[in-house]
Amino acid sequence: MLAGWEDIRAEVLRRIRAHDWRPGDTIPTEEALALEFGVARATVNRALRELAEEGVLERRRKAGTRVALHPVRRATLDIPLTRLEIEGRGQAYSYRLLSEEMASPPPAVAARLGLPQGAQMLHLVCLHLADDRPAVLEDRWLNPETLKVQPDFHLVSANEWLLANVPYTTGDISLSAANATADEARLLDLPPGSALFIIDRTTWDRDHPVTCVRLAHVPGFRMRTTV
Amino acid sequence: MLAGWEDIRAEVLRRIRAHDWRPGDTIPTEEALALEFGVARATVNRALRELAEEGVLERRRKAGTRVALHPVRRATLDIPLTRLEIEGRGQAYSYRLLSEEMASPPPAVAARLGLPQGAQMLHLVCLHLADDRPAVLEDRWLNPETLKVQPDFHLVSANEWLLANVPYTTGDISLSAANATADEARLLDLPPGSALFIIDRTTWDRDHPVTCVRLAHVPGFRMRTTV
DNA sequence: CAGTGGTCTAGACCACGCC
DNA sequence: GCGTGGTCTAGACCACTGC
Repeated sequence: MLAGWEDIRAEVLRRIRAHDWRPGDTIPTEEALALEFGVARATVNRALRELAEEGVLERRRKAGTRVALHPVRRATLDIPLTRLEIEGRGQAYSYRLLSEEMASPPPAVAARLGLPQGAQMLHLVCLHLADDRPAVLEDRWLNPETLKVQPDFHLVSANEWLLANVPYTTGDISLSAANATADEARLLDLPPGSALFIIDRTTWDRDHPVTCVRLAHVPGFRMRTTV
Repeated sequence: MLAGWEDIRAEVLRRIRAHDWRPGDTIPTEEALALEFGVARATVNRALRELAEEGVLERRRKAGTRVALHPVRRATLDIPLTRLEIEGRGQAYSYRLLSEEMASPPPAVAARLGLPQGAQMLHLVCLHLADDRPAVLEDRWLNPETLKVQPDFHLVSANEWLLANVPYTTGDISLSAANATADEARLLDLPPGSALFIIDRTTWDRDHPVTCVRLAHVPGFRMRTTV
């Protein structure tokens, strides 16, 4: 047999896909499966826990383990640096700072970061290019309190500077689609109204708001994943 | 102390965020941390393994555990049924089958599924509505071999039928943005060229191709997640 | 209350991959 | 080779929750 937890996981998945165990069914307890497969309960636990994290199983103490009825499939997205993403496609990366000024952010941005309406923030607009063609337009608001020293954003993108200096932040991400405004179309060298893939991200360092950024990707951009 | 693996995980994250351990640094071994925290090595292992899965740490046998240098942040997306997603927003869900016919799929679809060029597949076009307004246009190609019995797709959406009858498939997902074609705009009751959020999904049941679907979401649709 | 999963322990062996 | 993480075991106690 020589069963490791990955074998157990595979066998459980096989039984589900083969309709031995159907959505809504309660499957045997960890103890029963451990006995059947001839392994320790911890090994079965590991396998079932992974399947539960993927949304395939639902587990509750005392109630037991069931095959999920409405399998909310969970996919993991990798969110790389723009530079690495472009280089990963085999294209040459370059970067251009378009503007940099202190200003009052739009109310929506201030609200998302939990800052007062009138607060001054550093507003950066920059362009990421792939093989010298515009690929991503970045519109970023930075909380100046997180900038002990102010780097030269002509030389290093805010993205990379933050990663090196305020690493491992938390935050939320939202994905959507939007038609390019006249300005965006001009800067990205696209027809007005082109469909852009938008990544909005708000970032916190523990309880301190750090930045709020909108990345507008030119048509052709895709995010891929596997389930 | 009373440290569980979640406490260990939190403490390690705290040290990273506090710059005690910086990106690229090798952190102490599992054994050393187990000693420091007064827990078994398995407990430390669990904590560090979770952080590695999130992309915060990089682990290699013999080399040890390092704080990731280029933190590819990993976000998990929930991909629910269209119906549940709409109902989850508190809107009334309805569904309309627009067309259903056997036809030859576009070469790109056949290729993605690994089917011969001339193969006949079932082509479905349907509309998902939220509060009686178009929300998602679904364009689906189904491998007829997976349909032992052919359900009435006027009554049950292909999405739900597949979930109940060919559950727990594997596949890949791609997210992108596209301008609505004239047809799409008409069916979704939008101005032509509106930016649509596109989810393309190809699905397999073990080695058998099942379906290839394109879900076009009206503007305003967002996918959210947290890191 | 009693059954189930969630976690911890102490020890062990193994696989990988730097040196 | 040998240090490190990856996993397994057998046993234990606990937390939750359905009955």
